[in-house]
Amino acid sequence: MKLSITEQDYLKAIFSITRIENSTANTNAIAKHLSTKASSVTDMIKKLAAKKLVKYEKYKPVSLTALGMKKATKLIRSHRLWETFLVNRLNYDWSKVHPIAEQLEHIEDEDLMDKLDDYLGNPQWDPHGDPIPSPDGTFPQRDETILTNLNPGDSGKISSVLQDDESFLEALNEMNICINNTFEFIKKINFDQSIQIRMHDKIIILSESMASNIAIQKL
Amino acid sequence: MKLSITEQDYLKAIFSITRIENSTANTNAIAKHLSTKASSVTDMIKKLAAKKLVKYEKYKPVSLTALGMKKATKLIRSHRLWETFLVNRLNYDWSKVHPIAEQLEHIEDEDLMDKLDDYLGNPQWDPHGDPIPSPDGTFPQRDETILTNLNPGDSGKISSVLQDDESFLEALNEMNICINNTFEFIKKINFDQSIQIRMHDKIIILSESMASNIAIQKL
DNA sequence: GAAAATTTTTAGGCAAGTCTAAAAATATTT
DNA sequence: AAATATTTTTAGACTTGCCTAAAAATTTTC
Repeated sequence: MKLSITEQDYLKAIFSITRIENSTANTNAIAKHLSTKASSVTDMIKKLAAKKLVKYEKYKPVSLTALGMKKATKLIRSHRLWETFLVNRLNYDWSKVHPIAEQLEHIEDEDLMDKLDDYLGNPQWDPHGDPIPSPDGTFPQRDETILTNLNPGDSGKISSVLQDDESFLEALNEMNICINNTFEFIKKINFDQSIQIRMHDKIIILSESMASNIAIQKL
Repeated sequence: MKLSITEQDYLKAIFSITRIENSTANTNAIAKHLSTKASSVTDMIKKLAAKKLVKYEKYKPVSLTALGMKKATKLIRSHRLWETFLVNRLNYDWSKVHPIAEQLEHIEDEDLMDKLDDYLGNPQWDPHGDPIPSPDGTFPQRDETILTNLNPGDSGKISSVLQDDESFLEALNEMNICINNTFEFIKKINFDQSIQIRMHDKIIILSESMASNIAIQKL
């Protein structure tokens, strides 16, 4: 079954809201996610339900069916493989690739994605540290926590970022904060909850809002 | 100005009909090229004319404006660079890449195309031997003629194919006919105009309809 | 140069996806 | 538990791109 770009965007939004943001995919949340109106969401949800891609009851939040989940996972896989291609092969900065991958991801061709996957060396994580599902839809797993959850003296490794926003990633660039960098957690400043870490023997201060969008692995 | 995929397809069709097929882009020709109806073409032509992409007078064939030509050239460039990527990097067979490149070409991002161009080593010709326009829109030139125009004793080099049809290209694969292969023209068979050539010390017979879709350079 | 054939355009309508405004249902407050 | 606020849905309309059928213009034929 071929899906329109809009249908694909809705599936991705529902996937993202339920799985990643860990909240229920109600009409308003989807509308906000896609910068559209609640009434448009209701219309589209009905169409997706007719195609057995989502489970829908009036006035209740929607969820993906197994089929919808499969389609959404393919989109995530495609998006993340393209991001990896753009950064690892075309030397794009990680802060710039998201909008381009948003376009590339809509090319539905499994053979293409498998060939690209092989060409990139079957990466498990994309440039933002997000897991790349395998062809069968399995996501690689690892233990992560949010940077703000650490305590003084803890050591960690930057594993992923929770935002693709260009200015956020550029700010990390300016501080030399990259995926896989190791650091030591120094302290949380009471005044505004900002965070001090030591990385490459330098002290870096991160605002609470930036630190809460950085995931790490404890060492 | 952002164009819809449909608008882009129309520009490409007009470009292709006028420049490549060397005929006038009248309503029926465009309709045939895009597998649509003449009335739909009229509708779209009016929209493209309103956007200054084509020159249009009622009941006359359309032509691209300088702006329309620029847009069409970018699409050609994108299509051919993606085909080169698919064949040279992802190891696709040249017979399979056209429909995928048709999708990839619609991503309008000059920076992306320039980066891809550099990554591929700034190729001048795509896997089908078609010229890849430079960022400023210039097409590389060379002397080509159609295989059927040769005379007994002439030598040549396969330079491009005039069709992207999968079964045509697969047939060439089976005969080991590839871009840049050299050969000697033996004769034209009067009965059905088919062509005999010698390539790698083997005699190959090509039907008139296949031979007329192969462009060569005289040696 | 008139009749016939072809091409192109117009007119009206359909489907997808969006919107605003209003109605209906649900959730929250007091 | 009634009143208020919020969320969701419905209704009707708009745009894009497409279609069919018919009218108008152009080209070809005799």
